Amino acid sequence: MMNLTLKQLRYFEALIHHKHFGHAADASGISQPALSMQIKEMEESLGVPLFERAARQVRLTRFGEDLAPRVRDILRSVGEVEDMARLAQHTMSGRLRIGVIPTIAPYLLPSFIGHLKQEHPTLDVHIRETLTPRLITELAEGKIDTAIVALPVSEPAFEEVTIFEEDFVLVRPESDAMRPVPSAADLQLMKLLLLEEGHCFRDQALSFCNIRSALPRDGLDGSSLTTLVQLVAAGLGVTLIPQMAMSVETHSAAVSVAQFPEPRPKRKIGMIWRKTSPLTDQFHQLARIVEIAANGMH
Amino acid sequence: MMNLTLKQLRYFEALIHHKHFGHAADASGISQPALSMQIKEMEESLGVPLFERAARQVRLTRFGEDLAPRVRDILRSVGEVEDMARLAQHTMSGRLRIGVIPTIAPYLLPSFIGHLKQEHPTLDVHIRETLTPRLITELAEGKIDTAIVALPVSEPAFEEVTIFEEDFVLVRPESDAMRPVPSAADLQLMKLLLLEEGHCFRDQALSFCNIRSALPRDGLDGSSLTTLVQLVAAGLGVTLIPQMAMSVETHSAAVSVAQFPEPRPKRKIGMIWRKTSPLTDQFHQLARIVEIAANGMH
DNA sequence: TAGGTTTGATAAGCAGATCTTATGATGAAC
DNA sequence: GTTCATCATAAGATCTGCTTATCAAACCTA
Repeated sequence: MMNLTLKQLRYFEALIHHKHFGHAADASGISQPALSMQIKEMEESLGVPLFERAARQVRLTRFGEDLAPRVRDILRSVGEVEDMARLAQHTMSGRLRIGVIPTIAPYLLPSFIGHLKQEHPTLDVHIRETLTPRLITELAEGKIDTAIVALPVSEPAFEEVTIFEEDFVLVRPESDAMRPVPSAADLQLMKLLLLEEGHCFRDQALSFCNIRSALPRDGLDGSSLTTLVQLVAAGLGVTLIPQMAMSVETHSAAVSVAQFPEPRPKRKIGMIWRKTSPLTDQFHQLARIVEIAANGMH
Repeated sequence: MMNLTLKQLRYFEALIHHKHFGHAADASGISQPALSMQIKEMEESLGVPLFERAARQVRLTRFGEDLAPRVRDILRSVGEVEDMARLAQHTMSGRLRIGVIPTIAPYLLPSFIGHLKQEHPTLDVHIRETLTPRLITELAEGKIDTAIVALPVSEPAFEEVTIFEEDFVLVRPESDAMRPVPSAADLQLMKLLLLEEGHCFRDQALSFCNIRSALPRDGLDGSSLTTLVQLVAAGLGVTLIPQMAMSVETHSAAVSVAQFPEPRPKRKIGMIWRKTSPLTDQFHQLARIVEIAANGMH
């Protein structure tokens, strides 16, 4: 027996304002008896009278007066909650946690985040950069909202959308610039420098060359594309990098870059998120922004 | 469309806490479908999903997370309002504005307020000291909550309760101490000093002597009982004062005090308040405290 | 003082909200 | 593949809250 409702609080406030049951009821869009009853019920559930009904005047009791500012406060807070909802309906806002793999992050993010901030200034973007398996775990656990990775991921719990495809290019020492571009088979015989175990890009490169990842490849792994390119410049071998990384990584290094002939090696970049996430619409919108950012890079 | 209810907010909080529809429903004392529906309705009325329902886990969306502290805040405020009501039900609290006539106030109030503060420490007491007609006006207008006056007041809009009766005593110069106490008829022939026009005590004294107030009585009116007693001490006449005033007013004055024989003049002191006031119970309680305070004075 | 007016309370009936139980659907676990 | 867990949906019962109609009290006017 103490069941206040927001409706009662609203009627209470209206009656305080109008000091007249009929007028307050009109203002609240209900009939006078309905308002009378709700006020009465409110008084009964509180166990304390709120108004003193005298002839031709409705006066707040002392207790009612004490209550008034608190009730106003509550109604204001509720209004703010509703405002928040209205805002959240239309704009993308709040925190958004995006995972990105290391072979994409440094090249795509600067442009992507620029576009994103421009279109959704209220968005609070968090970036998590790590390898695909960990991103998958964190996504499943709700630690991130979405991830930008190489597809396919093939997790039944996730939705996948492709954003763009991207070729791999060959990076050789500058001295090799005039040589013919080796075939995949040729590559197996060359000193191919790759990222260390765990990077999906490593596996994609190996698969292009039909090399089994399990084979011992001592001394040929680097921890970042930057390292690999520097090793190539030092003449230790050749490597593949995604096209997106080309301009950043090879700009100031003594290496030459070559396209492969068809069928070129490539990877598919896309976004993934939990199928259960209610943000599907926003993620599609986000994918568009990634695409625009990526296109703007060539 | 946008009709939140407190019930929904409570269910929302329960679901946040339990992260499980069934358990949250149990905790809320309703069935699981009822809770599911209310949460769904809340999401629809806000237009934004609050929870992400995945297999075996219920996870707050970003928006739900933003909402949670505000909802908690609202529910806490509502709880406080209910607490206030519970408190107000039992104890007398809040502001209480009491009117008192000048021939009572200085003698009764110190003791009365002492008792009152002791029994109801949270009570915020305001005292208004003025003549009866003004108290009546202010009471009718709601500027004070109750008044302690001489009865009867006979206002149909007011409730009256008698608290105690009080004799009037005769104050004469010290030199008259051994003389016989004059009768009411004798008093008419003596120089009777009285309060100025407007004090009910003046009229009560006059009525005892069968003197018509309208008669010219130049130079014989004072504005307070203190003044009157001092005038008596100076040999300018005699006066009547209420017994309650005796010890305070005659303690250090060169006057003698005498009781009248039966039928003694007296007045009836009581409390009045608007019949419409919801504080009737409290006023009766208050009257008891006044009575105790008055008894403690002899 | 009598009759009309204002205003809040009460009554009866209806509509919609909210709950319950029963059942369905989906994904996880064995 | 079967069973279990869990949330959604459906159908029906009950309660709540609203409406209109009416009453009662008190004020106002004449």
